[in-house]
Amino acid sequence: MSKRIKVIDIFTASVDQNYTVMGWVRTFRNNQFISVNDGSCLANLQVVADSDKMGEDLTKRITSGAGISISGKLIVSQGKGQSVELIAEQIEILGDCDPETYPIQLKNRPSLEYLREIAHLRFRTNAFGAIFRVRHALAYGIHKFFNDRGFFYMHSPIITASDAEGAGEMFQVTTLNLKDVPKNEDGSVNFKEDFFEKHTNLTVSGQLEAELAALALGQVYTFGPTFRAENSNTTRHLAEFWMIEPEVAFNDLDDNMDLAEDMLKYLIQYALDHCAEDLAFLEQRLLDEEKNKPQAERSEMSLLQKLNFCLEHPFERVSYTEAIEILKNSKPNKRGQFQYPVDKWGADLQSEHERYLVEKHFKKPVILTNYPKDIKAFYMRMNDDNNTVRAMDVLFPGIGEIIGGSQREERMEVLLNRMQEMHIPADEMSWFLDTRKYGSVPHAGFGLGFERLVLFVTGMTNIRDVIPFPRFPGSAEF
RNA sequence: GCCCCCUUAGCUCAGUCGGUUAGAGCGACGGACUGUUAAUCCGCAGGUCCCAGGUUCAAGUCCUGGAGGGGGCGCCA
Repeated sequence: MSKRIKVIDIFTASVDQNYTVMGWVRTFRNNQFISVNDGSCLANLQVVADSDKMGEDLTKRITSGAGISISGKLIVSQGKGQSVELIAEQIEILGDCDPETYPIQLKNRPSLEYLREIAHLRFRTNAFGAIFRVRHALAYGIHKFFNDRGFFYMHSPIITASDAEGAGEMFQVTTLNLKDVPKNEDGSVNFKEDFFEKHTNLTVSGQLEAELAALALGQVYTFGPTFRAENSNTTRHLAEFWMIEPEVAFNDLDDNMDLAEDMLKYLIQYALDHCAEDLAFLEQRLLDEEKNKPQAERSEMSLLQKLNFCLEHPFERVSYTEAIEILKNSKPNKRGQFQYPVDKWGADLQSEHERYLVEKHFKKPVILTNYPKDIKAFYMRMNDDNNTVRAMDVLFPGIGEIIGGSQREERMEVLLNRMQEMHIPADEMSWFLDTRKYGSVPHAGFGLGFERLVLFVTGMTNIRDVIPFPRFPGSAEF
């Protein structure tokens, strides 16, 4: 048997040579043509088989989804539609696939909703193959972007005793027997008996740990799983997701915005450069899906147009105060079309307001800055007006907030004041506050929701479709 | 957590005002077919109408409750 070659490589391999290809059958046409996919790329390899030579028994086992190995000679294709094809000399069924029960036939049209319920098999479809190859490219691109800029990849802890970050509800981590929980005399749980001898949770953010590293190594980023026990039921929330959190010493808010914009543009370009075939497929998928929608609900731009548009235009940088003025004077606000009317400075922006700014007013990504201190986290740097903080939210069309970040409050006294105001227990945070005690310097960072980026780049609309095994309230299948 | 919608064949969906034996396309299965491209053509089978109650002479259709799914909002990345 000749050496095995992947489908992606065979398209550029020398013809008139013998190769072995292993993959899964997509279709079998005319008792002669087997489309084989091995996941290395979107395209299938056309295998030309002689059913007389194969015999009836083998022919019957070539069904959609079957695992198969083919050895033969690669030739310039005798038909249209592909450059090369493999003339089968030897075919072996590696794994049979019962067509009566196999739920994915290429000619079928299973919905995304249905595929979500068979998440273990949806990898076999063109769409999810494309999505997860793009997801990989983006993950790799993130490491490359930061590595090329001299950042250090920092692993922040997944289990943490800190629950003072205020970033959301946390999942508890415990080895205590829940049927017989050890109690203190006052009836509270005795965590001294627990594995870590204290109350621990899954992390909701690696930021505070990243700050410690940045204030020594200069430029760091984390990229790891993040857990929020919020009861969020939306197309943009997961209970378990991946987050990228760069943190840079000596950066101010403007540097932070530059880094965020550079990074997003780099990653979009990286996907365009390395996933052209998959993105073209996803673009077509989106067009097909939107054919059934009324004109008004269709996207103004195709997927590739949208991605290129983001690359070509600078993100709009607007302060919260300016945004409120725009919203106050906007048509939908004056006509009472907002569910939450915009009337006074200080209120948090609702997603309908963010969508208006991004999708209607500016029609491009927007970075909102300098929010009122009362609606932002304790660690954000106070401006001289004593009223706003150096926060930034990057808003993308269709996604909403893709990045949230800020310049950090490096002044110990101001930080302590803010913690007191917001009831953050400073005594539990001494490890964090020590950075402000010993050689504190200005610094800034942000968090990028990885799945929200994948959503945007793939043109998908539900975040559960861009992570292999989605976890959300009421569901931790597979 | 709140609001709205959906659940009929393996998949995607029709099913009129509550009225006879439940409909289509695709898939699967049987057959034909050696240059097909989601192949095509012929044939055939396939139903707990999500579940449990209720109203009615009669329920896929109406009512109540439950389960599962989807979308919107809130929280956020």
